[in-house]
Amino acid sequence: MDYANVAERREQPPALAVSTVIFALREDGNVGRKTLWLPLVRRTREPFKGRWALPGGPLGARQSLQDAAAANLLATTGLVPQYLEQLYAFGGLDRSPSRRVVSIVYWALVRGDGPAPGGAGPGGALREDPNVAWYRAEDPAVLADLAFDHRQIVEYALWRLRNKVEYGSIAHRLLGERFTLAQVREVYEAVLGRALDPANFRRQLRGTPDIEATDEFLQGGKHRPPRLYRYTGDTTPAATGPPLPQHPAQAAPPRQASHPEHHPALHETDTP
Amino acid sequence: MDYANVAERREQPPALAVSTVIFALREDGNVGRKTLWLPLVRRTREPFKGRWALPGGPLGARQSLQDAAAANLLATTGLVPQYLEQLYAFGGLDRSPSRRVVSIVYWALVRGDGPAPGGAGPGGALREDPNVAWYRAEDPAVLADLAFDHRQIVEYALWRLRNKVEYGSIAHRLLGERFTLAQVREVYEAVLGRALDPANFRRQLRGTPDIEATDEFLQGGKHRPPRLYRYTGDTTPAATGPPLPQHPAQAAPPRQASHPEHHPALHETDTP
DNA sequence: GGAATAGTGTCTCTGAGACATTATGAA
DNA sequence: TTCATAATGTCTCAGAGACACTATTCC
Repeated sequence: MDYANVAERREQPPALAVSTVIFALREDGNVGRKTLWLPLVRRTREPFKGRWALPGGPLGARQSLQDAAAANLLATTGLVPQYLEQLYAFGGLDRSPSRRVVSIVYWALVRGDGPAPGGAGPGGALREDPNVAWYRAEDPAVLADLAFDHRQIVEYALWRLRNKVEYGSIAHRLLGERFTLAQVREVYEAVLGRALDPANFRRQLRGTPDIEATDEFLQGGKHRPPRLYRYTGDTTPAATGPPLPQHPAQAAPPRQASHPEHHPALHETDTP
Repeated sequence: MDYANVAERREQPPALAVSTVIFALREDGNVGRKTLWLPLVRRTREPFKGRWALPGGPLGARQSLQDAAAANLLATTGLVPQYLEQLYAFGGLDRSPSRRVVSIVYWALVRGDGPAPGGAGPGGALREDPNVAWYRAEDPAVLADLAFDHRQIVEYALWRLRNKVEYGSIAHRLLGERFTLAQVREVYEAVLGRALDPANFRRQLRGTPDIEATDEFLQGGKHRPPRLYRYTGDTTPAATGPPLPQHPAQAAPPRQASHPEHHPALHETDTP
């Protein structure tokens, strides 16, 4: 045994936190198309004071993991998630320069094509917190300046979103109650980053039973008014347990494996 | 604010644990085919004393999450994982009747068509722990008797495995260095639970560049000796950490607005 | 009518599954 | 020779993509 580092043996256990990557769809002033945006929170303390970070906080003693994620989503944006799913548990030793923190991260989709270009952002007219701001989720400059390992976290969340939208009915959670097929296609194009054939896309969507045609049409356009559709499937805002539905997406790339050497003391299975 | 429950405010924070669902492939005496097995640990204390549970334990202060998973895998089976991936973080309030525990669960694949029918199991010749035993992973009776919420955890792990094997090259991690195509097919059939057409399966496998034919043949069979193949892809024993994103994406979609309600207390972003 | 988008029809290509056929070694 | 499995070939069908074509509205 190694008793060299006595201080190490006295360390407090890793802290537990819950953070959330929140995506909304929003008109991009520069590009003129819709892009993915996310709210960030400016840190007011060290470490990374002044930098932008994902909203998050400690896990309340009487809070489920998902409740904690929804809670800091509400606190940050004033919004309720249309979709909420656990992303990953990040537990690296050096995530924070101070105390070790294990973060269980969720990702969420919210509606809201809100106002406030430089300010509150989607749905944020009510809020005037200078320490909260919305940014383009795929802006490299934004990602590069994030605190902690939040850049990796956001990039992984984007990857998950893309793989989820590929086969799932996720798009309507970024849209309103009624939508045109072209709007759904725009969501897919925004997330996947490529143009889709309108005719084939329409055929696919009409094949899914959860998208139902209404007898309304979107007026006010310059040309022929498109029919409005609505989503008739499950609209529970959050996915509770582990996600059992649908198909797989992609395999996870490897990173490294560290294997201990001998099997020292026997397993102590005193915890679930 | 509600200061009613003073005891609640004194509660210690949730404990953090890491558990692992370990799968191996093994000949089933009754059925004559290979099936999935997993090692369980008998609890020696309350709660659930005497019941079987997943191997696990607290997270060491100087241990990454995957190290902790690999460590209790080694302690339980004496084996090193051929594959290791984070499964999910379980944090329900009532998982344990005593203190609240948040478990970060990994799932693993190990090789070993080991000995010891009722005993140590795959690769377990070295160990003689009466509190460790291997069981059929899909045996309802086994699942029904597990401690805590481990039944749900194993079922979710099985679901992940099935979805992973569908398109990934996972099978070779349950096999040895060289294998026949029929063996790979057996793995798929065991995991997916259905028979596969040998001809079509062969065609698909030969299409993947990571499976390479050797000039050896498996001798000793009763009939025509099948050719041996080997895996030439990535063999890092563990795939941990989130997958790294690949492509960028763009945005451009619909129009809609939803307005939020109120915004309670402000976020406290003091943790990653 | 012209422009632009909504919406339909049709062709091809590809991959999966069903299944017939040939090859080869052991008993 | 017979048997069982290895290995290959062929047919069909369904879904995805490419793309031509019609429909409807505003200007």
